[in-house]
Amino acid sequence: MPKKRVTLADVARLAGLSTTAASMILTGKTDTRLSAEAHEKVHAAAASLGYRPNVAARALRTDKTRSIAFISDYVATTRFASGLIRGALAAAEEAKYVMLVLETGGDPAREIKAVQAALDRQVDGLIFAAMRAREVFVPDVVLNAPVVMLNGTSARFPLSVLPDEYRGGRDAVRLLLEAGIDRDIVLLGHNAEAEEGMFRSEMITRRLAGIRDAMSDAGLRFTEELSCWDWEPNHGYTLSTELLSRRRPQAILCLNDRLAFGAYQALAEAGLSVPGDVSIVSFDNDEIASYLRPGLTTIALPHEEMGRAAVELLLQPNPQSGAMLAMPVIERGSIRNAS
Amino acid sequence: MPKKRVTLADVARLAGLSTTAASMILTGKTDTRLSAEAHEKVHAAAASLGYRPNVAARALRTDKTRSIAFISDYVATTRFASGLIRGALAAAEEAKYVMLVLETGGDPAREIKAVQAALDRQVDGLIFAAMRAREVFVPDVVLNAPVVMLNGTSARFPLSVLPDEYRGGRDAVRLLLEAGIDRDIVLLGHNAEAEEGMFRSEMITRRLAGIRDAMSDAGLRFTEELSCWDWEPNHGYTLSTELLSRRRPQAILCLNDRLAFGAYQALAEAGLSVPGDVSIVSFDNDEIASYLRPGLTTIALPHEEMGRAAVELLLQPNPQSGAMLAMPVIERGSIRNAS
DNA sequence: CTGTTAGCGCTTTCAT
DNA sequence: ATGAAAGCGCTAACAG
Repeated sequence: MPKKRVTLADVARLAGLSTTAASMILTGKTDTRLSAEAHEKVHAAAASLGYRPNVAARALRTDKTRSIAFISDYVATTRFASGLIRGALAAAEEAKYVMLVLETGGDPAREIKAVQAALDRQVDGLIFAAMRAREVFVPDVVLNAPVVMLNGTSARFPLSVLPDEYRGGRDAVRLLLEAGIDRDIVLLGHNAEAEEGMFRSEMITRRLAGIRDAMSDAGLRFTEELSCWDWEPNHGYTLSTELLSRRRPQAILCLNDRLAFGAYQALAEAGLSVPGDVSIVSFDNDEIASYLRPGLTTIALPHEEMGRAAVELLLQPNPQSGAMLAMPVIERGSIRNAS
Repeated sequence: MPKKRVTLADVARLAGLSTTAASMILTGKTDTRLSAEAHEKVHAAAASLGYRPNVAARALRTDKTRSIAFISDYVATTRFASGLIRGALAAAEEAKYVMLVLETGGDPAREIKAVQAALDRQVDGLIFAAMRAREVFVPDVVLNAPVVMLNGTSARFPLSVLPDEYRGGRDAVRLLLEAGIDRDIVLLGHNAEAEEGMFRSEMITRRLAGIRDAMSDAGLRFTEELSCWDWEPNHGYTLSTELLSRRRPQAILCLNDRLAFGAYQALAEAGLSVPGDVSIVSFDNDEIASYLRPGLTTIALPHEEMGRAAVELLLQPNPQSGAMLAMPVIERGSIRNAS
């Protein structure tokens, strides 16, 4: 039976009061002076009828929907996405907000449609998330709602939530140094284009800057820098295999965990042990980092925290500035103490 | 400047017609007989003003929001989730729907709140997704909107989208058989509780049923069945290591890819090669399956297709029955042809 | 201290 | 063939 929805009028009627009174009481208006008795009656009536406010009707009046949009380029591609979404979801739930998620594939046409769809539903705010970190394209439509950029930046919207890649870069090197590793360190994954080219990614640039600064502070240089476009396991494997045919470094600093995964494979095939023969440190704290044997020591991308921070920022009345989140160092077993 | 939203009245005014006419024309009512000229004027006016209908207002009248809720127990935990969400998102987008995603952690209290939140927003339908496959708890609230279960079942809601685990189970064995492997096959991951106990998972049960039927059809039995609770790499590793200390099987059939990952590690440590010494076949087509060397041959869980199917089913006027999706066999290099 | 009234933007009879 | 008017459920002025 398509039982009709309970409305505020029903509650008021049962409580023997006006809808105004019921409305004020249920929305928790404090400045009004309705009798305690009235409060009780209304709450009782609402409870007994199982009253739930109609958000659409309320939105029409107040322009508030208690919903936000999470618009991202990719959701499934990287494990990255789900952490971000999960964190955002949790924060939204705590604030009693609901989250629309929309995927654009980085396609401007879809971006526009996504933003429109969200705006049509009167969302109270929008988060633009970038899975591949970079300057994010935000369609040029009128946006009266607040916006925060997640894992990316935008010229139009100054509020960003980013990982502290520079510090993370420094930490990776520090880990090596503290273990007494100070000669023959190889960098795996460096890509000249990414660092300087037109497709430069801000965040990778900062990661590398941190790494390089820490190295030169210690008076060190990488003995080799192996470069590739995609940071996928097979590249890590080929590059490492080829590297090992020439030399056996003391440590390999991998630009992400998937690359490190490939390095592990190459090392194993070459009969070398981690960390006995070669130490490895990496970035992201991808799921696979914990699957590897020994576990991979890595500088984590704090996905969930970033997602949380984004919605907290979005919901704040007057956010002054974005957030730069620390990348936790996750020590597992891939660095050998050489001192 | 908080530019005021363009309303239907604005459009009508500019077009020199009534809001009624504008409404009919813009919503594409066909049965009405408004002049072609009127159509043109209204569309022109709407376009020039950048008119966008207010979904809340429309919902108030029509009870339709063109939005659906995707309520799942976990979103980030497993890579499983993102594929499901991604597929659902894509289908929703195509149908010009928007998707709310909500996470419950499997907690009844959160489930109720999630459903309420969705209902308060007048969603046109709900999808209950289970990441850990099983009978799903659906809070007992009045639901006037259609419901489909994704990767799970519910006594209350008959419409489910499920993978064809039985067929998948048979396929895994078939792959082995076709490669001429017919003796000393070990099953890794079987868990008596899961198969028969109170926590029995329907889907795993079906996967195992397919496996067992295919085996006995071929007159074969597993030489050993190694069991563990969590299907994580470390269990695959320990169980396999211990297995290899006793015997060297011709093949290991793993109940999921993470277990297979562990088996690979144990095999490598034992100096055995895949598939040279031992063949491996598995389930899920987890991301790691493609990272392994050689690539892992596995029976894939069609996540995206399942997500798609769920919203397509949800949006269908009169769905007669749920969907049972084939699990594609992904042949990579972990089975050696022994014939 | 409480109730009446007027919309929010839209769709939909029902009159013209 | 087109428009006036009512009303979806709610909140906010404004009276009492």
